[in-house]
Parts: sequence; C-alpha cells; structure tokens
Amino acid sequence: MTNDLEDNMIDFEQPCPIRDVLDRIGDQWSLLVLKALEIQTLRFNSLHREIGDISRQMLSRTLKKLENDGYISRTIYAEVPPRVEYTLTDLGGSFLKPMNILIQWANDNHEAICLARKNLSQ
Amino acid sequence: MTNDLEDNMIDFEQPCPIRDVLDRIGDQWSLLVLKALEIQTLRFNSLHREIGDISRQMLSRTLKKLENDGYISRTIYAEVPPRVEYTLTDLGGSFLKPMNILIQWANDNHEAICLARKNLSQ
DNA sequence: CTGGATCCTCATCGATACTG
DNA sequence: CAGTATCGATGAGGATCCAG
Repeated sequence: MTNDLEDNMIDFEQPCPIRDVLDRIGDQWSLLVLKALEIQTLRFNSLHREIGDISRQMLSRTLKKLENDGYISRTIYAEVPPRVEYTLTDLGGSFLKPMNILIQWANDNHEAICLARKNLSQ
Repeated sequence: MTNDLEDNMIDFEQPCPIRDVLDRIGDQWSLLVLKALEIQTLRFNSLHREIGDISRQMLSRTLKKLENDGYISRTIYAEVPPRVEYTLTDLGGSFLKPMNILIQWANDNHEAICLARKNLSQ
C-alpha cells in the first residue's frame, strides 16, 4: 500500500500548499520575473526594460512578494547611484523545474486550447 | 545549435500560451475541480459536495470556463430529475500530468516557503 | 536609480434569490 | 437536480507623483 494517491491528492484543508504557490505565481507578472531572472541576475531597471509593459509599481510589488516567499533574493550595493540586484534563489530555481514542464505543456497544447475556444463560438 | 533555450523561453508577445493556461487554472477553484474529476466522473451536486465550500454560482462558472477551454466535457441525460455529468477530457488529463508534478513540488517545498515568510516577519 | 504613497478603475468573487 | 440573474464587496493592477 503506497501513498501515491495521497501524494497526488490536493489537501482540501488549510493550509493548501499548491494554493499558496498558485496564489503567488498565478498573478500577471511573477512568472515573467522568475523567467527573466532564470537567465541572469538583473537589477530593477533592467528587469523593467526586459519585461517591457509592466509598471514600476507592479514590478516593485511583484519583486517584494517573490522575495517574501523566498523565490528571489535582493542585494543592495551602497553606491551612487544605488544599485539593487535580484537573483533567483535555490528555491526559485527548484520551482522553475516543474514549472518549465508546465510551460512546455502550455506551448505544446496552446493550439488545442485555442481550437476548443473557437469551436464553442461557432 | 538547438532550440532548447527557445523552447524554454516565455513568449513575451501575444498570445502567450502559459498565460492562457495560468489565467484559466490560476483561479480559486479550477484546479480543485480538475483534481476531483481526475478521480472519477461527477455530476454537479456531487462536485459541489466534494469541494465543499464552493458556491453553486462559482462552481457553475468554473465548469463553464473549463469546458470552454476543452479541459472537461459536459454530458446531459434527458431524465427526470435532470442529470449532468462532468468528465475530464484527454486534454484535461494531459494537463494534469505536468500539473501533478508542480503539485508535488508545492507539497515538498511548502515548509520552505512558510519558513521564508516567517523569517521576514521577525 | 530604486522604489513608496496615493488614488482610481475594473474584473472577480460571494450572497441571495429565482427558474426549468 | 442543475443551474442563472442581480447586486455588492473585495482586491489586483495602472497612473501619477514624491522620496532616499
């Protein structure tokens, strides 16, 4: 009797781990930030340029949330002008492994989803 | 020169496949519904009981969205009283494979995330 | 350069009541 | 049994201005 089923089940009771994760990275920007930092360490304005259409306001909030959950780390250099670098933590890198599989699935099946949406609009 | 990097990148241009997926699945209930249907086909009220604290309103909306994207199928039986069964489609089952990996990651790392949150509140 | 503070808008979600 | 309609609350996200 293995506990495969149990491992695979969602715990409907509080706290729900996957809910914690989805609530944090399910927003509009978190995943884009993580994917940008997966390539390389970046500072605030570099991230802003990289992502493009995010406001500085939302970038700031997103970074703080990701840092609070341990996905990224923030390093301040006491220079003039100030420099702040954001780096993926081990936890963040670990998270991107299963997440990249899901991203790959999304890329592979995007056509099927679009097709399903079109079919119902006929 | 492989295209591994390209496969792994998020397309910042529209439409973004992973955004389509996260927008649909990132809400409060979709994943719970899919996980419930992963076990077995269920009818509306069975799902309602199974998930527990979802309102019929939200269950109805969630089911419709999932059906629209092809994750589940809806079968109506012309009986009295009416019977409607919801089943996972091939696409839905396919989606749960990478998703289950992510769920497993969330379970495994939930403690680390909680720890990160506590550390900052000190 | 790296943000915080404030105000605003809009989509989402819940509660309630109603229908075939 | 299986939903829909309507209304109100809530919070995510954007715009703008200000600060260290």
